[in-house]
Amino acid sequence: MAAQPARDAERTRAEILEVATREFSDNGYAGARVDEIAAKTRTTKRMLYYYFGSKEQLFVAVLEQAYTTIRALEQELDVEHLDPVDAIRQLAELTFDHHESHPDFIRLVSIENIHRAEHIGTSSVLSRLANPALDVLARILERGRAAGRFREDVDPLDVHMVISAFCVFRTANQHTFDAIFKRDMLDPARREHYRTMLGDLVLGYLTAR
Amino acid sequence: MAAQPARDAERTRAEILEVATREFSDNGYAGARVDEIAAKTRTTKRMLYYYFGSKEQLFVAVLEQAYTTIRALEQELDVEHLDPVDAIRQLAELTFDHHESHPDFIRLVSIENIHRAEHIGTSSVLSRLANPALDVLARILERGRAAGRFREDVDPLDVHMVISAFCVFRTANQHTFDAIFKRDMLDPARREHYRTMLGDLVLGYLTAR
DNA sequence: CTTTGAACGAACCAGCTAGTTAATTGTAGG
DNA sequence: CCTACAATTAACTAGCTGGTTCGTTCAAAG
Repeated sequence: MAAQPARDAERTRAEILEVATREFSDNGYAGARVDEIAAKTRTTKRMLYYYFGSKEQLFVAVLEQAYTTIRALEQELDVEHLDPVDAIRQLAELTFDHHESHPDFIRLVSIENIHRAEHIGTSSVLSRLANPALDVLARILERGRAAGRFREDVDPLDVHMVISAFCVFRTANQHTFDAIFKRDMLDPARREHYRTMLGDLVLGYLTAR
Repeated sequence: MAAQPARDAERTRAEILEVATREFSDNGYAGARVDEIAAKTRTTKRMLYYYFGSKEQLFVAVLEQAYTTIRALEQELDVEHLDPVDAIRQLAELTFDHHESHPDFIRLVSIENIHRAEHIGTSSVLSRLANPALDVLARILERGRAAGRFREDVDPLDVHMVISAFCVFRTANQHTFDAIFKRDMLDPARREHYRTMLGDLVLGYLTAR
């Protein structure tokens, strides 16, 4: 088979982005080293500046890609035909699984929050990615309310927030939680417990008297 | 009154720690600058090394102080005489208020998690600070179970985790959440809503059929 | 007083780090 | 072919950064 072409802009760009994602996620924004990112690539530091302009713009690109990936996956959910209660549980578990399998993303979000979202604040890409899962959620809640199963006064974004809070905390704070309470929230043996617990939690809230 | 003595080891130490807390919290571990910390102090960089030895040890000292402060406050709660349901709500709200008024602490915890808790992992101080609030919580749950008000199978640490997750997420992720969903979770106008919601959430879980 | 050790300050340094310069090579279109 | 331009490379730099050196000053004990 043909060797990969010596020059492939798309591949080079993608590779830089991939390595940068890992480096920023592992070391934080200030802790990540441009030289280190370049070294772990099959290309050079100059290419990084050629394609992305600066360390900061590279970081923005990393964030944009991470969010875009995750939002795309959220779209795949098809819960319209399910019972509202089952739908909520399924949505929660999808988010749960998703967060668990994308620790890099959670770390990037934490890093970006430490920087007060100053990078994505200026990103036009991100602001257009407004959440489709929110619409899905809103429709589920509407059906649940109509069926008299859910409380009347619930805001979809609040429900989304609870699901996120649970999933994000479990991965984002795993290390300090383990250090202090000697409990590894990501131990596979506890995975099902937490997954079920999240559904119980959200549904307990939605169906409370 | 007498001017402050020209030399006061305790005050110097405390001032360095205070400034360092702000700087680490604002910029992350790698982003914080030793020179900047020193400059914002009434002393010099040399003193910082004199008292703390290194940037890393200074960061550990900051974390230890932050955790110690917060744990001490948790101790003050006296809910033994309350109805279990009221006690849970009060505990949740105490945590809520606490997190809200200590954003620095949350940021430091996030930073430390990005570094995989490698700093507090070696701290003997922190491992001894095992959570007294957990005992309080365990006793409340026990009383609630005995009275037939709470489900039987609930682990105190799981309840603590839910409360933390909600409170931590609200402050730690406020910036990205606001950037993406255009909702400021720390808007004072929404404070009561979230405070009540947290109690509803936890009690909904504890009293679910 | 004098001694002693803790507390302090200024200048310094070696290595690092983001970003740049300018020259070189592959490749597609004519 | 060959030309024009995109893609790539290596070497360089100016400024920063954590950490250190070493000399000075204060205050309490004797």
